[in-house]
Amino acid sequence: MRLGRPARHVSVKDVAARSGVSFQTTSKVLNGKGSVSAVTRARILRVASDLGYVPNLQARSLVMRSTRAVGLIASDFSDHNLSRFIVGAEREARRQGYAVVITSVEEGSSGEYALPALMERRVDGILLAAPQMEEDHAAAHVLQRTVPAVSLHHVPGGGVSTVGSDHELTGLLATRHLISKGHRHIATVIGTRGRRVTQSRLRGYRRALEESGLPFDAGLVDDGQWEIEAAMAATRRLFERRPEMTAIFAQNDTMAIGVLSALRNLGKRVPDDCAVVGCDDIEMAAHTVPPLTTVHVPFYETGAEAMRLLLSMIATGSVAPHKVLLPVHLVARASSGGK
Amino acid sequence: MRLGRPARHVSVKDVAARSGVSFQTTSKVLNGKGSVSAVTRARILRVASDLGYVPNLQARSLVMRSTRAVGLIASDFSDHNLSRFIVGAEREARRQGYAVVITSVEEGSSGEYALPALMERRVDGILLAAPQMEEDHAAAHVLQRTVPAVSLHHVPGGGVSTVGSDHELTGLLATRHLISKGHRHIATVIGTRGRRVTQSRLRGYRRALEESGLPFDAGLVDDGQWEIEAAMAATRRLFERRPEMTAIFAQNDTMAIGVLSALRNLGKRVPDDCAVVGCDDIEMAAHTVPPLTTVHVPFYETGAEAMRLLLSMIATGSVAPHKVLLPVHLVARASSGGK
DNA sequence: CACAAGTAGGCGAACGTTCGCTTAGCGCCC
DNA sequence: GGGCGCTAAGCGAACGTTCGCCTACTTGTG
Repeated sequence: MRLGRPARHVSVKDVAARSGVSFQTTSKVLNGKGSVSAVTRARILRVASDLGYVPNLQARSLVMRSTRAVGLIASDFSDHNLSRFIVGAEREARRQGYAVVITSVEEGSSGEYALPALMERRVDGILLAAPQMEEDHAAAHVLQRTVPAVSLHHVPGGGVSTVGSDHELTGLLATRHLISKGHRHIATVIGTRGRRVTQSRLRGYRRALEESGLPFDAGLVDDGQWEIEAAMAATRRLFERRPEMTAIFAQNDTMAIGVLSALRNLGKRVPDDCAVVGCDDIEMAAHTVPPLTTVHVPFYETGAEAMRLLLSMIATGSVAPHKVLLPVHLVARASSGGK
Repeated sequence: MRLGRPARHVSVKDVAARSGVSFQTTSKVLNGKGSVSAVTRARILRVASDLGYVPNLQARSLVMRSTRAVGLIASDFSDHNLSRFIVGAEREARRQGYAVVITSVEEGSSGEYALPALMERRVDGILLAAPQMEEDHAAAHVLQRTVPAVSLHHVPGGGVSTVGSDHELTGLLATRHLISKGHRHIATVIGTRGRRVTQSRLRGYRRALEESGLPFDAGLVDDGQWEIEAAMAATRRLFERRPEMTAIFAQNDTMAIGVLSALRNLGKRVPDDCAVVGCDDIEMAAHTVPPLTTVHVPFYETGAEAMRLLLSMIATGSVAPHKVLLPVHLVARASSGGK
């Protein structure tokens, strides 16, 4: 049981005192800079390890003006896709010797607290993965003029680099696949209306229809809110409205699972009575009944790439905004009749 | 396009210069300490906001000897359970004004790099959520004598507080439930053998059998390695070995999904031919076919509670190790014949 | 009117680093 | 043998804070 102020750590001065040199010389040795004779160097290193010296990055970054830490603002770490993104990003940061400070922004709030909290800590850059901030002009404004930033989602006013995948292509590939299977009445269960991803994937869906001369029918579009339950309800409504429908493209796999569930309840066989295609390719997709055809979205790689871009911006001091799109591809499984 | 050293931020000195006072006075105002006249106070605050002053926590923590940051070592952020834990922990930390620095320790490696990296940043405490470090004596040794730490898993040598749920009870509840449904030949698909969770849940399973005077049969135990595919294989082996089996308890929901999948392939009906019970209560559990009976494990609350404990240890400077167990409960669904 | 008691603000030091300049000592060469 | 150049090490300053102590001015009081 220990009380009061935290114990002092061993500092360069402690090491220096024990080695009989000035603390600056110790610093030189520890950083491999300057010229120090082999014997004192050895002695200092010896003492440092004996004393269990651990450098204080706080102090170092104070003079260096760089913390070698980046901030990560995410909406929900337990979201499957986002968490893959985070794993990729963290790993890349660690590889390059950067620490990652996380903050989540709750669903309702606009993340006003998140940014200042990271700025106080003087992170060298910020990674954004909170789609609900898509329209957050205040945050965008701050970002544009303070630290390098890379975002997974759109940032109003531009000026911030973006790494993601081609959502329109995603919708296009999914819908094309269904058309190639002979379907003519293809419905789509979409995510939250306000989101850009939703609109992009919907655009891809429409483009695929156009390509094949199929008409767009608003009655074949329904809201799934990215959630299982809502997607189930959407499926039921779609069937009431358009009984002739033979395929459904869900804008993500979670909703696709809801669609499968609803179809089962309605007594429809998949893919014979109604084919289903999802989006994202979560791990579970290979193990639904039947296994889900989906479009693979490389979240892990996106995270890694975003972090790579961010760190390179930090390193070069460049602020010229990039826009990187990673490739997506269809993974055909049984829910659409396979390959 | 900006090159070279990062731009200097506004400091108290800048604010002071513009307000015509010493920087120490500025500091007093900004912290609400000392006595400063109302008019100068107002002036200083005005200037601070005009200049967009953001305090530098690095410098502050240097003198305060506390970073108000905690480290989080996790094995895999994309693991569903772990990510719930993290969400709970991060939220609680944020509520109390602490930042969270994450590091993941890769499957193979022993996390030797993770600890020093956090120590260099002088985190005030460490949260551990990397079950693969259960037997990491080196790390444990370091932890015991440096910073306050709370762990989700066992730490060799004790001395580190632990927050988790009662895994033995989990196994007990699941198995009891199946017994109460009249099952007599109950198999179990277990996680990685070396892990304590695995052994605890297995112990619960055995205790439930004992309670009811049922024999323990090693042939009814098989390895699922926490994974879908492996659990599928385990299920097939179990049926070859013990065709009389009528129920399976999987040590987590992911494996339970594999079990369901395998049963379907074998042409078995659930729960009529074989009942299934899982563990953890992931979101998907309510939407499998049929919906999965499982034991709810409160990962979110565990994370929040662990962080709460850690922060209180930091605040009081206490280091006396606690051991907190959070309650679990059965959630009966169709895969075991419901309530 | 002198003196105690407050109030407003200044000042030096410290936290643990890095960086650049200075200095002492030494061998070498012309 | 005096100047050159090199190596080893020291020293002061700075980074942006907080903290405790000191000082000068303003009041109030007997």
